[in-house]
Amino acid sequence: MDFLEGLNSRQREAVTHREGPLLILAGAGSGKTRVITHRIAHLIRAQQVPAPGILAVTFTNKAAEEMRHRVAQLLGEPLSSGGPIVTTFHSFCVRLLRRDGKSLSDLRPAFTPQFTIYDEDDQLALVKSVYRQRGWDESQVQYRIALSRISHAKNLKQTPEDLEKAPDPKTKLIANVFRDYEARLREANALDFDDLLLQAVRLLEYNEQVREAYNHRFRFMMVDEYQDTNRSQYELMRLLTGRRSNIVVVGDEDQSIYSWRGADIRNILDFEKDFPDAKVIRLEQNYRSTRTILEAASAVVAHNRDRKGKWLWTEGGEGSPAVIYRAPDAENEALFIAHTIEKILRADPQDRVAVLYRTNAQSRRIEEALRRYGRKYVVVGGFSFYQRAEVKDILAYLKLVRSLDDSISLMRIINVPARGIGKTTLDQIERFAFAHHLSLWSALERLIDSGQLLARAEAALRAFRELIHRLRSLFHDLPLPRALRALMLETGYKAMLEADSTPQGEARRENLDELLSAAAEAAMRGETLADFLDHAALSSETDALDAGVAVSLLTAHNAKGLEFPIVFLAGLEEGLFPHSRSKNSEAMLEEERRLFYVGMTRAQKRLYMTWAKSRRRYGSDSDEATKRSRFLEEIPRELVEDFSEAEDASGLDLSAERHEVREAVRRHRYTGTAQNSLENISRFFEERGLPPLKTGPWAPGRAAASAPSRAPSEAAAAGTGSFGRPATGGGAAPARFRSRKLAGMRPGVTVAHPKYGSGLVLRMEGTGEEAKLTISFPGHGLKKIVAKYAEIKIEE
DNA sequence: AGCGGTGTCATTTTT
DNA sequence: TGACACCGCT
Repeated sequence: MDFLEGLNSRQREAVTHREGPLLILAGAGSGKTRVITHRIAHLIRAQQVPAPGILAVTFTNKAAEEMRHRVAQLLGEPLSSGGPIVTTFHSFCVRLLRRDGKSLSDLRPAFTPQFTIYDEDDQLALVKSVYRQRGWDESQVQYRIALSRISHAKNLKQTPEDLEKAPDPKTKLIANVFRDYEARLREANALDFDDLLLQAVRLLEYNEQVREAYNHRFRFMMVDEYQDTNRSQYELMRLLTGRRSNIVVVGDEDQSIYSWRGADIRNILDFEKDFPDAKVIRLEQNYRSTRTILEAASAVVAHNRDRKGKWLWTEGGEGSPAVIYRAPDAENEALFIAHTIEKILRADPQDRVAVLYRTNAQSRRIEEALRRYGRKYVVVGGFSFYQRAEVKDILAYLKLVRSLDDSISLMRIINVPARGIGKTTLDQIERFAFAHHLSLWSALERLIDSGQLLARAEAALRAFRELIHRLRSLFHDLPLPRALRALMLETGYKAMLEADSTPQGEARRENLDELLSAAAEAAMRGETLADFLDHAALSSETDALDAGVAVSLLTAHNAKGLEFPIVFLAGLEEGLFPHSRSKNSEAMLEEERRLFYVGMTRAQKRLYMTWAKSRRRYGSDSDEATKRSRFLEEIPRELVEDFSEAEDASGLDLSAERHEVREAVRRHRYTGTAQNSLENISRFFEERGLPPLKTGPWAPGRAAASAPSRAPSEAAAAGTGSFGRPATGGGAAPARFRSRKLAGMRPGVTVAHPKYGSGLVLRMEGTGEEAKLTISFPGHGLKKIVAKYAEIKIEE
């Protein structure tokens, strides 16, 4: 296969570039991913570079997965363990630290490669605990402020002592929190997200042997979305490439939108200073948008001063003017969007639409409007599966089982479900732990035998201690999924949820089923408990766009890297977009403008931009007058069609519309779904275990993964087996298995299915032939199957 | 120990 | 609107 075919001359130049540093300034829609993937394939096939010597790093799992998939396609074979490494910064660092991090204990006493990962919830809980320890409350410094300052400091490699030197008193206070926070992380042998990068950097700096080994191995490195790298990522990159500097970075300074998270736009702006012999290639031909959209977006971003400057061009057509719509209020704005989408999709049901907004809170009104029209939509982003309370609770048990000193996890579940260990007792344990610099677990053990506790509290704590010991032996003796199932029973967690008959309770039980399913799949691929927890910590699940649903709702941030034929940008008002928080500095305003630019350039054919003359903020009772976003003024007049409700070009009379809309509500039921995560979980394990390829046994799994995601109960209600496909894969079941009664069928047994292979029974509703089984098949997800119709048999 | 009432405060969030 | 901290009652 010729990997240069179909590429323009600049893309070819980038793909065939061999040694030395290269900066690819890749404008929106200029074929960036194409260049990276073709380059990887070209290095391997045409230049005979050993595949494992190639490292490509991205920011998101989604991007990494996409790249792996495309490289595999180009190579015509799955990426095996001997293939190029395509991964995220954080995953890479976790693997590095787990495999080669032992010597970090020289720098960080008590560190072991079995460290726990603390996510944002855990970090917040830790900061709260530090406040309690100091007897502080939020009145001086808010938790979130402290956390973000700590994170920022870590990204800049600053220590608490560095912050201490700052002149302002607030920073001094934060320095104290920072110091305690760090001490407590060490005590728990835990690393937060920033640490994953930072400690990897420190290890590579400190341990020459490890560094040399990695330098030796990775001869070619590529970094995607370079404009969003932070200091640690930059240093990591330099340490990994070593003197060789065979580094290719790809980015677009105009799409740098994560400075508030530590991304340093200087990294890309100064690349040529960092690497004086760097070659620069600009990809300015856009293959995505119409000329109108491109010119409008370019005109806006040209208002930024802090940029390298480029001008995108296209050979594509002029396209329609962008539409600006002024709504009287936010409700009307939402109805306009829904109505227009309806017209578009009626004309062409194959079209795809995205509605982008600045803040998540804006989605609610738009969702309501879409629901009124009975239009299916997907909200991308928001809560991930692994962030749900019930899932996090169970994971906290798991983390505690692995590491008793993980005090944050212990705190989370010690009284969930309620087992008589209340605030007073907890305070007592915590104070004891603070006083003696112990983890909560050690404090608890000592207190139990000290006789200082009330009899009732002591008994409760003893029972808890026993419980955790029992769980530990469970995980020692049983395979992961069984141990997990037993954990849910033993802890009483399952019983607690079963007592909850609300729809939420039902949903939570289903989430735990999904968790079991994920564990079953992990186990069948030989993953350990540690792998399972790493994945849970590192995945955000804003991934996988649902190809089956025509309308996606997402923040402008989440839209980066995506494209849609039709894009709506909503809420374009001063204070909202640009956001009021950004008004203080020019730099922040420029970032808002880049975000706006990112939004505009997502559109392929049509771009609609809407704003409301008045909008109610939060729950206040009255609408406030708004001002139209300055960004709209920055678009050349001749490229837009600007109208308001009064002169509505679409002929939309929204007051009359309301009647029709109410009718529609009656006809349609709720069709929206939040981004569900089961398929993402499957994908993850798929990608780690067997390769996602268009042929082979995984094809059905892929197909299922891209089908509309739906909650299992909903899928069942809709009459299909699960996730949009008939579960039994072919109607009437032969009688072959019918006689062999399903004796012994119960949750926990493994069954064989002719199509899906072996799977684990998670749930059984009803008895005998009529029983409905929820079975997890690795690679195929959860299936709901009626026992008598399916050709399943129990495996030994 | 655990519930419910009241007051306060609101970005974005790849991992 | 809704997430939360805090407080007082049982």
